[in-house]
Amino acid sequence: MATPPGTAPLDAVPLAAAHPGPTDADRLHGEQPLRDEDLLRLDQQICFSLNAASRAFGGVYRVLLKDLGLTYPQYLVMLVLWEHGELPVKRIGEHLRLDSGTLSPLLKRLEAAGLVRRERSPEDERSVTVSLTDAGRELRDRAGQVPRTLLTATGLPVEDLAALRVLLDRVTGALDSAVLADGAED
Amino acid sequence: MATPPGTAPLDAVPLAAAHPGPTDADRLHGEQPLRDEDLLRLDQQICFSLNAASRAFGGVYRVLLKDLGLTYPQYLVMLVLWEHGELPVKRIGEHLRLDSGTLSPLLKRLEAAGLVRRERSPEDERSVTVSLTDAGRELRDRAGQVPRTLLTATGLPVEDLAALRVLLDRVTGALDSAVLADGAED
DNA sequence: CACAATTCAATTGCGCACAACTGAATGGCG
DNA sequence: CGCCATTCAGTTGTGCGCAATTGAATTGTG
Repeated sequence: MATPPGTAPLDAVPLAAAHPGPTDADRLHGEQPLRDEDLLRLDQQICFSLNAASRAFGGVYRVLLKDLGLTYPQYLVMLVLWEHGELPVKRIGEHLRLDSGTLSPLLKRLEAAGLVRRERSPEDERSVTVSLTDAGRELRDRAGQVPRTLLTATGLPVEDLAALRVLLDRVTGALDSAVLADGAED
Repeated sequence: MATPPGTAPLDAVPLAAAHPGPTDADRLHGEQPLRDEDLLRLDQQICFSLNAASRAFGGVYRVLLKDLGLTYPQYLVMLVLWEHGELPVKRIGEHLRLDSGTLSPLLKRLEAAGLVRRERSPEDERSVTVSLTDAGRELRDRAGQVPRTLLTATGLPVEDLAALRVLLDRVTGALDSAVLADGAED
């Protein structure tokens, strides 16, 4: 399916993310107030692009993780566990921005695959502690080449990826507080 | 700033996306080859951030679109139709990077909501043409403030959003060709 | 201590994403 | 013309993402 990023009118952009240049933004950023129509167009661009990028990542990970028997979200959970060793479901959810509705079945599948253990915390019987099995720890070595392969596949130099991450995190923070502010007014 | 080397999390980044400066990337981009451990960390950062951003967008859109009775993917389809008026399923999929497995049930729901019509093309009976109903066209006016609200909620100036889009599109293009190249070798 | 509010994981229900497959329509080629 | 590969939409099955709810454990308050 592979839609080349060249179907919409506003596409002939000089690939210059690290220094200014004549881009779509300039046309949209003149002195006059931004017209709704321009905003609609930029909105389209952003949400299309973000969606497509997110799923493109998922596609590459899916290929890379197939050998490991992991899905992309399962891999994210394993990354968190590899880093922290053992965490309650709640903490995993905070790291990944996921709730128990998503994590409970996912963790059950990881447990069925023999990669993690789930047990009620003795101190707090409400909480479930997720820990790695030996197989789960060993999987980390087999996953060793995944990050390098993926970062290479992005085609971007490391500094651009870092810049991308900064932009994404800022947007996420702003959107989260916006939605909280909206939800809080009653 | 001078992030001391070692295991410190790559978090305290000067928010400088539009011009170069000393960032995490520099530490990762020195003369020595990048260590697998650094790559693992950056890989985590990127995929966490992209995932979180994608879902944060979805969350805000969900709130904004609730009144219109649309989900976020349905809104994307409507955006395409508002722009092009009438398209076969295949073309919609190319615009949005989606296949019939996703679009068929989604379009069926839009049809049930009275927003679109689906009819077999007379020239090619395999193809299904999707067109807007009057209600579908009228919805565009009610959606008028969505883009402005959303772009404001991102907290980023328009030129940063445009830069973000460029980075995302480059990544998507590279990832797609990487996955195609990988899938083609056999 | 009793009792209400809160916290946590799990479940249910709906919609999307994607692989794999089905089946009909089309186009190419001998 | 007959046959086969291709193209298209749709279906099925699995897994995520999230809202809403449930039920048990814990905490706070009188």
